[in-house]
Amino acid sequence: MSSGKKTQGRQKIEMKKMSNESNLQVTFSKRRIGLFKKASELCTLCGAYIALIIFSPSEKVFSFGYPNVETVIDRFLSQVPPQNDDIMQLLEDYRRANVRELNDLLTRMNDAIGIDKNRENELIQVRMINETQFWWTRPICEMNKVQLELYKKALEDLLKLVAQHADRVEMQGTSTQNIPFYVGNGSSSRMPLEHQPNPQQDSTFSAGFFQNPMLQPHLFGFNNMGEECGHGPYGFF
Amino acid sequence: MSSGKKTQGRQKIEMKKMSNESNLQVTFSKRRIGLFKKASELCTLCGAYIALIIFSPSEKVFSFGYPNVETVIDRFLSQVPPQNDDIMQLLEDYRRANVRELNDLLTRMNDAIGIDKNRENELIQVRMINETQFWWTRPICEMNKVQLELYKKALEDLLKLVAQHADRVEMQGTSTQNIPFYVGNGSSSRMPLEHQPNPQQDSTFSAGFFQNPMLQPHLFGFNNMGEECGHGPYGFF
DNA sequence: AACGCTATTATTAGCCT
DNA sequence: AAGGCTAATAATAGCGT
Repeated sequence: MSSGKKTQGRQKIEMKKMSNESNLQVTFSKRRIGLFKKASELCTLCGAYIALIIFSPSEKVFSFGYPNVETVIDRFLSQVPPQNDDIMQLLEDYRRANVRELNDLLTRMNDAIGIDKNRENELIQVRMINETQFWWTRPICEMNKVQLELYKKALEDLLKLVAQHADRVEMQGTSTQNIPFYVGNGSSSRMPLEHQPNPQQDSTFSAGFFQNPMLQPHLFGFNNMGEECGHGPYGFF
Repeated sequence: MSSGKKTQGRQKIEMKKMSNESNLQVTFSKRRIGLFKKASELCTLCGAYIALIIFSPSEKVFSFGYPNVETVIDRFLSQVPPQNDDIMQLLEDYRRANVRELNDLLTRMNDAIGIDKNRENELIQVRMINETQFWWTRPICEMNKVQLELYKKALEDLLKLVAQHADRVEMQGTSTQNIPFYVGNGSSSRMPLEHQPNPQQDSTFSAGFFQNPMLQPHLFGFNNMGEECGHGPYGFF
């Protein structure tokens, strides 16, 4: 009778990065599932909207969203953002601008244009977006000639809209209405990232905790896409 | 001795939306904190990258990210997305396109353009983005004439890039390489949302569980912005 | 609305298949 | 790597302050 117990049961662990690769993998799996469960429960019990995105150390991605990830992200990014009203800083920052920044800028501009225009069909359009599959988010390198032409045309239209708006504002003179905005902290962290050399197809995450008929998986947006055609190590910038 | 117990302790609860408003609020608070704790532990133990965004039923937003929310979102959105290779569907979808869709499209296009061009300074630029405060995300209606002109110019440059790329692809002929992609489910849910009539400044979320020096809050991106200057009820689309 | 307090339920580390 | 088991640790519902 070397101690009547079958196992030693759960042990307390130190809260630091696990050194044993194999244990780490198992723990990641179990805790990831636990986290998704807790997230979905919070949605169910409280009607909260949640987006949860997890990248495993081996570059796989798992996500959960209610009502869906994109909606929550969109809403999050539409928050009034941080900081920095100084015009000199603004111009300095512009010098640094690159294509990607312009993209996000466009997003904001269009939001503003839409709101500014007060178009009555805006809501209907926005609703349609949500029903649209995000087919168009495939990389440009995947598009054929016809598609590219369509997109180019669309871009031109968009630019026209923005230019119009700029002219309108110019005529109105400088508008400097003050709105409250949140001042976030701008500290950016840098850490070494060991990007796994072998990204591989991921297994599908199947949630086993939707017993409640109100909470069918399709109601939530349970995504789990394999990391593939990845744009190289995307790590830290 | 009506039963020596001080309290009845934790009780099992039904997994459905809580009816008692007051209990719901308390449960939301407690579980939200628990969820953030679990998320941060997963980062610590396994080095996973996580973005977690929660909107309370009363429209407040809470977020957690490692290394920060924006980076994880950006990476998530850069994934190869769902579905729908059918050209007819594509054209049908294009008819539905609106400004906001175009924005997101632009984001993808630029990602692709950047990669395609293989510019050696790309990485440096991207690194700079991350250090940039998101000053430029303020609504367009807040911009003055000078700023708008700058932005307009930037947009024009961007369009030029895209047009160039389109021409290049056109010369190469139609590319129709097949890549694996995740087929998401496209069902969208609609639910009544009772948006609380009184959005109010939120209290700061202070995490009390960063005992590990590796996990200083500044390493994570712990945001909590009050819902303010909201674009009206943002509910479901 | 936030904090303390338990008595419970829920999660999970370590093992084994 | 994916499940099952069990004895532990961890989270939390209900209640008081």
